[in-house]
Amino acid sequence: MARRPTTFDPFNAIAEPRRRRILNFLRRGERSVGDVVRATHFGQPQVSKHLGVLRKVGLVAVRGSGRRRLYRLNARGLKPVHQWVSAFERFWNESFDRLDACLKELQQQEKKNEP
Amino acid sequence: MARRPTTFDPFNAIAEPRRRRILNFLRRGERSVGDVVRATHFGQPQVSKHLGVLRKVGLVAVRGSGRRRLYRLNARGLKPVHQWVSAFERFWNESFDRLDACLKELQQQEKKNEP
DNA sequence: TGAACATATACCGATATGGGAATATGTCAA
DNA sequence: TTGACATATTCCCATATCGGTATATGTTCA
Repeated sequence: MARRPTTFDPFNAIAEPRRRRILNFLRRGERSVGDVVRATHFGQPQVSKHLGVLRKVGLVAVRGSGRRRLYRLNARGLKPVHQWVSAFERFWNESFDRLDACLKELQQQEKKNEP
Repeated sequence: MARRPTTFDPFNAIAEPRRRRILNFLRRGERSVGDVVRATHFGQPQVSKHLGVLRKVGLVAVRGSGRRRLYRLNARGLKPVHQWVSAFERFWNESFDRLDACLKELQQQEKKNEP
């Protein structure tokens, strides 16, 4: 097996920076492909393809409106990512605390060595 | 440019399911490569390689201890991911609310149509 | 119907991946 | 020093990606 396809799950889909930018933009509401193109300055085919990936993993939904297609965010698809990452929140807080403690100790030592 | 290397940033690094499992396991504390191999049943070279990726993006740190190498979680590296995803939290809550509202309305309508 | 517009798809090339097996490096212990 | 152990690295292959360009599909309007 090679690297998993980008459509394998939300984790793979959001690994691409441009797709994250598109998702960010779609927080403003339903937008057409052209809107995304103008906002991001990415090529139109690229935008279509990225939106296709996002749709396949359920991070956006589409709706036809005349000759345009309106994409909207489906943020719930990010829930698994949020859940997984959140399980680590307390760890980086902890390590921050530990680092902080270490730094303070070092400062104490330096004070002792100075005078 | 092709797909970004897995070592490009934490987003790419955690796209691989096995790497997420390894990170999960490392929440228990500092562990040797062999520990990870036994816990995950992944091949030893694979574990070494995955740990290498995680180290390059700063999600784990290593320390030599005799003939073993002890890896420990550096959860702070996940902060960017958490921050980015958290910006969408209110959206999935919102859409959930909206969905909820719709469902309730439907139920109301059904009640009206029944009697 | 035909032209203009909006979007999707096909094709190409360079690149990196991840698993597996074999092997190299490094370290301890007798 | 030699052998056993722990880990890292190399090589191979099948696979998918992403950007770019060109083109196809689909829709509206005159």
